[in-house]
Amino acid sequence: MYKAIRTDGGARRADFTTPHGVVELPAFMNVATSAAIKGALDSADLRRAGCQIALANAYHLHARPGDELVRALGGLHRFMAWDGPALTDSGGFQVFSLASLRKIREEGVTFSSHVDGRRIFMGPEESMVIQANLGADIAMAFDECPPSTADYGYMAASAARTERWLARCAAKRRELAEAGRLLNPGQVLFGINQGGVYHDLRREHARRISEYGLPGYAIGGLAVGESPEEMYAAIEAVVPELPADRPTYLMGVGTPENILEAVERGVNLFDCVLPARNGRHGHVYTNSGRLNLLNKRFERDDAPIEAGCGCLACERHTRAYIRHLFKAGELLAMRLCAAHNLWWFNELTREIRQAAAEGRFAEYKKRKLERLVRITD
RNA sequence: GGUGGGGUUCCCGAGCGGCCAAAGGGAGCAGACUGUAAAUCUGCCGUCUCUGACUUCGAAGGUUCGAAUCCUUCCCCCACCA
Repeated sequence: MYKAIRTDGGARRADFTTPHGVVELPAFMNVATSAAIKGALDSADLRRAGCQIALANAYHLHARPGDELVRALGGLHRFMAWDGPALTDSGGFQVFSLASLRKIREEGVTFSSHVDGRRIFMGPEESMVIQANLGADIAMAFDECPPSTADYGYMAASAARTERWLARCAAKRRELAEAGRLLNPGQVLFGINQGGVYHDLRREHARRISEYGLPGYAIGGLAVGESPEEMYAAIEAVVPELPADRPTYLMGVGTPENILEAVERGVNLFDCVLPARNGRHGHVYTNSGRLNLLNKRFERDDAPIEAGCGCLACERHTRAYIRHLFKAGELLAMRLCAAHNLWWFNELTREIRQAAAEGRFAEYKKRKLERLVRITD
């Protein structure tokens, strides 16, 4: 499944094979939480944006329209008409993002649905059943993503519980597989490391979950309020404790700078809402920095977002036109910018792969970061 | 021609003697956003030598310690009547 191509410094170029195709690592997953990229993009747009692998969410699809419904309609792939690799997140992040709507116990988490307020109980077993029904190629373990402000004692207890939950996830998956209840029989489970910014917790937790021999591991609970330096230090501490011959996935990260720094430290799988969300809000990425197309200075800017870009927006539209669309409240503005940003992030990881394969990642990273200074003119 | 209702800061619109540089909304200008409760949220939005001063509520006069608010005249709008 995992085939290492080349390790260049810390950068790990590899191929990860799934039932729906090969994911070339390092890769950026495009976040389609509710089986759609917010900003009015569908699977054809994903393809066009150079997306290798899509990510959807177990909690959200369970809350609406229901994982059993998705399964009845052929599973996530068929439902959203995406035939490439896909991953589902477990709902662990919602323990963080919906903190005001849930209660955590040893058995699992009780949410008050953000859709209609009804009680939704999700523990490791429930998450595994939901993800089995969705049928993505990769299912994530059900974890708790604690806030960066959690103290050592809480973090230690939480990480220990997340590990117990991993044991239950693994057991439930065996049971589901043996009963033939996986919609996608080739679906695999990834474990998630926790421990906040406490390196000893991170390392110990990583060592323990590595014993499960899973085909991939994620680093969770980062980019939740700590500084970038703390995040990089945590990654540096934990990566050596995770198997080097499996995908190493940094969940929810991040900015282009974050990605480059994390790749250097051995991470080779990412996902982040930033390109889609920032696109919807008028911020677009270019090779010389981030632009806010809502700014007055683009009122008469007749250039594409980025010359030479192959995305939906840059193919024929100007900054001035897109700014106008935003001002006019046209949905097309968001669609074009989300498409552009997705393209840009996918292109970023494509460049990273190429650089790593050619043994020049360090130089590539240095030059890329130099150019990513914010445009001020 | 008559009667009634109005003219408020870029726009709409509240205010109807002091707590008013004047609610609220829109527009405008910026900022934030990291496993998506986000087409969201936040800030600014008369001028300046900015913990204070100055100019502003159709115009001009007046009353008052004090007026966007009260009085007089004028200029415009709108409705109905002729």
